[in-house]
Amino acid sequence: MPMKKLDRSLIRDLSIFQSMSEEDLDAVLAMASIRQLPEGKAAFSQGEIATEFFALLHGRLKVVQTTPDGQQVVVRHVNPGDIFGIARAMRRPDFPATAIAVVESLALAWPSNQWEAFIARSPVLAMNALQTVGQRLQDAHTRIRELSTEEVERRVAHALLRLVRQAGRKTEEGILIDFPVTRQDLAEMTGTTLHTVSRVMTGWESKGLVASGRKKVVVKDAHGLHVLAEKPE
Amino acid sequence: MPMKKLDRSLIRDLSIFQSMSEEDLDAVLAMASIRQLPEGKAAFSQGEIATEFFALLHGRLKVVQTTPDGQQVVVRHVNPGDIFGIARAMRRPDFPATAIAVVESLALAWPSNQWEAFIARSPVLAMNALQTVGQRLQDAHTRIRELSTEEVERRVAHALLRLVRQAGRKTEEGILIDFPVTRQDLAEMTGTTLHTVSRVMTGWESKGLVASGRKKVVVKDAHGLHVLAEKPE
DNA sequence: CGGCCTTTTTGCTAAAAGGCAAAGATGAAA
DNA sequence: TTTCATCTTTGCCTTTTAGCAAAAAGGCCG
Repeated sequence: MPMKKLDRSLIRDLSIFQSMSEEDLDAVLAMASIRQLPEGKAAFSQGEIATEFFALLHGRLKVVQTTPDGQQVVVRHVNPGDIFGIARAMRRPDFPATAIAVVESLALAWPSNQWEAFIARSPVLAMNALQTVGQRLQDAHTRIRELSTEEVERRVAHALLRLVRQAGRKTEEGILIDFPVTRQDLAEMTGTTLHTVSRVMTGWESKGLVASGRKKVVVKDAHGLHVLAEKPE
Repeated sequence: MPMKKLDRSLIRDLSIFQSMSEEDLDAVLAMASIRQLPEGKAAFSQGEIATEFFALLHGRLKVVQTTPDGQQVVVRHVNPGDIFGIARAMRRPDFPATAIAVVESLALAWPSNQWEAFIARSPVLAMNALQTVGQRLQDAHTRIRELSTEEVERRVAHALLRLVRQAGRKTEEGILIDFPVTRQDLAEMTGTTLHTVSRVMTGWESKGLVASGRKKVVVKDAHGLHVLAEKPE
């Protein structure tokens, strides 16, 4: 079973499963099912009862909150190796957001009610989860600080640099964001409009900082972008 | 020792210590020291090594991030019964923010390196902490959504309603926020300026929604404020 | 290759909010 | 009571960003 083998090594690397014994990991794996997510497909949706939690093996998801009047906000991205949808572990009955595949993705899914059993079997899991959620909290606070104090151009620069870190792939042109990103997406990540993002990107393009096309962004001068992102003025 | 007695009942109520056995709680308490914080005093500061973590018994703190150029952002408030400063539990060496008493406060402090021992003794503690941090993450995402999609007036309304929930005290005039709140504070909670907050509040005052004075806010019509906060237009 | 849907760009205008400066309040301390 | 530091309000002007509308560009499918 080559598939099984692949999964195993990927799972071994999941931060949440670090320092777990092989037997415990086996027990955990025995409960998992595999979920294939074509691009655009939601792993779960905002408001849904959280009957499962997940770990991403391949691909990439965006986690989106929708406001009552339909505006969307990208809260974070899920990268390979991340666990996600752990609402129940935080004793929340429903999912507070929607997770949508931005490229074809592959995830493991476990029944939510297994969480307690897993923790009981391997308490280190709870500590790992705490670290993971703690990191997300830091990231969220960083976003809050940026949204509160920075103007649009710097926010977009920060968002783009984050994408570089999470999904950057070196090419001859520069660092390509390894999944489709529209102006609208960037707007939803930075609390602005696609029009404004477009204007900002056009400016950067002419300065040689980035090269972009339809659903595509290449960062040509990460350092220059970084300077721009940090410069207070 | 009446002080001891008081602490004990307060500690019993800390969400993080729910479902712990009496003996485990005793062991935890034995390691704690008491910390008195006069108004304006920081329990810890951004960047400091996290040698301790805390639980608030009385009073109120604000958790503030300072930007490189000195702007401040209030990330959240710490209310009685909350644990705070648990950076090390999230495997972060330093504190990512500063916690300042906004009224005279009383906290318990434990050495950071006790965390692991506590968890080992009582794994339910890790799960409680996970829930606590999970709740904070939800709150942070809510703030991100607000900052991304709402204009200033609605953001301030939401912030004020949050304060009502966390620290509202009924009086004849209306619901008083039970600690000193300046326009600057509200600005730092909502990503705007004290000038704009002042203008917004003046408008509300004339509509009879709030009554406010120096470092003081009374919500006279919480429902009206709520309508305003939710109305998309 | 051509049509068509989606995404992106851009010009113009309007609204929202910030910055500056100065004048009023308020309360605490002397 | 007077003084003084701190908060708050307000008028005016500027900047930033959103909104609207329309054109341009890309890429996919038949």
